[in-house]
Amino acid sequence: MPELPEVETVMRGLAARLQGRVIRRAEVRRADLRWSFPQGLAARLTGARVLGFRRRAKYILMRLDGGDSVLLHLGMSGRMLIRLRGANDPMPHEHVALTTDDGWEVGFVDPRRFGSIDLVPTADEDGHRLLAGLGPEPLDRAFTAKVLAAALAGRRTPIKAALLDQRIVAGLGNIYVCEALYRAGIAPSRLAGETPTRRLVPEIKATLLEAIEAGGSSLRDYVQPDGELGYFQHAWRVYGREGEPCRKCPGPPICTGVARLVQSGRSTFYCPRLQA
DNA sequence: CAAGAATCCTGTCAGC
DNA sequence: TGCTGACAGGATTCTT
Repeated sequence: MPELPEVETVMRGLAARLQGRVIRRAEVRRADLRWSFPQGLAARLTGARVLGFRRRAKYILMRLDGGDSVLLHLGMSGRMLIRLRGANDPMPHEHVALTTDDGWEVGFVDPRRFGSIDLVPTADEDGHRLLAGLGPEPLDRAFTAKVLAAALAGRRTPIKAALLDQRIVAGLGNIYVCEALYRAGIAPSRLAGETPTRRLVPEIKATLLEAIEAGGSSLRDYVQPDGELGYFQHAWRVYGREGEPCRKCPGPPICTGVARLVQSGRSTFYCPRLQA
């Protein structure tokens, strides 16, 4: 479930294990994911020192010595695994595996193959075609109610769909959009241009921050015992809870509980009583 | 231009 | 148990 908080937590886990290390071996078993990996990826990784990490939207950037960075997206089903060298056989759908100079292996598993990997010059990371059009980071100070209102002005699409548009704000996905709208008490079908952003923006930030905190506090060094990086248990307030009671409302007949509707092909969960 | 649908791929789960 | 269909956290590309 990689949305911004999960990607952030995966990135921190990768940084804890890889930063400063030299990649001794890079194995690419399958290169045709969302797009084909760049030619020479394995060769470029082999022998490289990992200088640092950053996240942009749902992308992870891993800076290498020698002037370029690895751009990684987990897609829908991408996961990163960490294990001691030789501790296990490769998992099914483990398309890439790196071995470090201190004896660890990092695997990239992605059954649905919607993920992607590319190389980009470090000096121009944000110029990459996948990053160039992205909207603001929701946790930046610069992302304010005013900024969001300007981006939504005149738009007649539902606010739910607008918040999933990475050009408007970058990093939200289906879960956190549902959660933020619920917390802000805004109907997902409300026209984007008529959204009370002063109520919404603080809830977007709080929702994301709480999830990142949950990821950090529930994992030792961001790694679960099975070696999986960055995925954590989280109690959603509405997401996936169709038919269950709304946690803020009295029960029936006053509130019938969490409802689900489909907007542009994706499930939206919300409380019909609180989200007007 | 904007909005919605179709699309890529595989795994899982509910229902019969 | 086995089959079928619906659905899944993303984001691009194609239609309308």
